[in-house]
Amino acid sequence: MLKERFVWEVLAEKEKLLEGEVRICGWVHRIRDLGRVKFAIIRDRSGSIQVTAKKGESPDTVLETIESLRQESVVCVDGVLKKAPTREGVEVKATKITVINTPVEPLPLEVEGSEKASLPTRLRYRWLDLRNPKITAVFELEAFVARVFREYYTSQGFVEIFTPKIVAAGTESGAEVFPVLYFDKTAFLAQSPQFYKQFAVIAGLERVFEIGPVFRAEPHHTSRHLNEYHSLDIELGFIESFHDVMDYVEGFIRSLAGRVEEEPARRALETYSAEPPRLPASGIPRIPIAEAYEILREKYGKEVEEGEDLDSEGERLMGQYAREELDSDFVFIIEYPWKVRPFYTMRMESNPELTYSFDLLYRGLEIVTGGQREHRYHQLVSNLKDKGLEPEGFQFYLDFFKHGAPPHGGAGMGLERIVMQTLGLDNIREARMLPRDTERITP
RNA sequence: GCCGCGGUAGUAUAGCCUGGACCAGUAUGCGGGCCUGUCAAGCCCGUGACCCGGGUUCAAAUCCCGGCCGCGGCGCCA
Repeated sequence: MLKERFVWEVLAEKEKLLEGEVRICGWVHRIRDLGRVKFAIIRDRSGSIQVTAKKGESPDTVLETIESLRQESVVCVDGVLKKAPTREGVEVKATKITVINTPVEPLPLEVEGSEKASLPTRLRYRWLDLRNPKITAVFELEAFVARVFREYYTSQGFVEIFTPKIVAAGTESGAEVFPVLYFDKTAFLAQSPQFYKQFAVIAGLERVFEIGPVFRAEPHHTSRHLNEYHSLDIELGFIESFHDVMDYVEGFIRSLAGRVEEEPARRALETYSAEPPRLPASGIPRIPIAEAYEILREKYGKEVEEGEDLDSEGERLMGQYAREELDSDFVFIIEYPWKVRPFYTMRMESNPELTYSFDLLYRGLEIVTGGQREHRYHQLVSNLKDKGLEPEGFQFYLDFFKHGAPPHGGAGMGLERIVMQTLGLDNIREARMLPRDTERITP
């Protein structure tokens, strides 16, 4: 390895390393050439450190090399760690600088302050944008959310699964799918692992989770939709009601909220001046949609027709309501109308026009959808027909239910949306390293 | 898919409403120079742009039309 230590590690051990030989590898962040004394700030993923050379004290080759450096050159610097009046309290007095690579063109985007450039420019030159620690922090948080998800569900006896992303049919009503040429057949990119996580539960794994990409062929033009995103999915068998599913969703949210003081989450929240997610000790409120209609009408003068889904304004207002009246960044809206839910959702026994389903709003944005699934074969067939769908088209799925399917339910959570809402990002594309939207398939 | 807004150097912007003194200003980058402690270093010199096409006008970055591209709202959803 050219590089032994991150800058952060050098800084963490600076007392021990003082006056000793160190090697720093990274990108040239900034050059301050004062003539007889020259500084270069070297940056890596973990932080920055100043490299110094002085005429008469440092080798001439080092001075010449610093003069020839450009921003974003890749270098390794050998030198002695010295106390210095810098922000870090130390600097590296260079004895040797190896230039490993130099930009072949002027930079189209400056790394420092890249977040001030327009989003299209940043995405176009995302490899430079990402070198900005403010931007990297987003993805460190994203990795953290995924890790907490994995750890929480693993600790609860869930098994991680990996389902096919090339599928024969669109899973749900509505959402459009991308066709792909699959030898001599047309297949589709999975828009949800829905059928296969149910498969895994029925197949005896009982409790499963998956972190994987999903694909939506909808021509959205909004700041909260992507055509490819990561879904955090769970599915669990032997539930008594859809409240059991919500309990497990809430368990994860609580675990996440409880761990945001850990690195790298802490740094990400601090970088974006974001409040830690707030949720009441008594639990996340669960409000039937029928009540939500009333709250919206009475408190906000917002009319939503009975039996319809909340629109995005309605969701925003319910988020506001939860925050102001219930002291919670989260609120479950439950018992959605059958009309607006997919065919596999279980209908309420007391009122088949409603379902055992829920959405979870986080600061006014839907981040989770879930519910109890219909596990009774004949009821499932009848539900399909009720939705005007042909059972034949879903036979491969229906077959799962023929030989003993336990009552089960699950949920899907949008990873990028969780990150976006946690940091207060304006656009979900910022929460995706290389977003795919209607116009963008490169880089 | 429907609706709205916008496109000025590499990047971010000023100018546009109220056409002329704009061969387009500023910051940063880039090229060159000065400088022994900078820390968004500073100072001096230089470099580089009006999305494309048509129209109105004596005159268009500015007004009008079309196109292309981008962004957002709605719908749909995570």
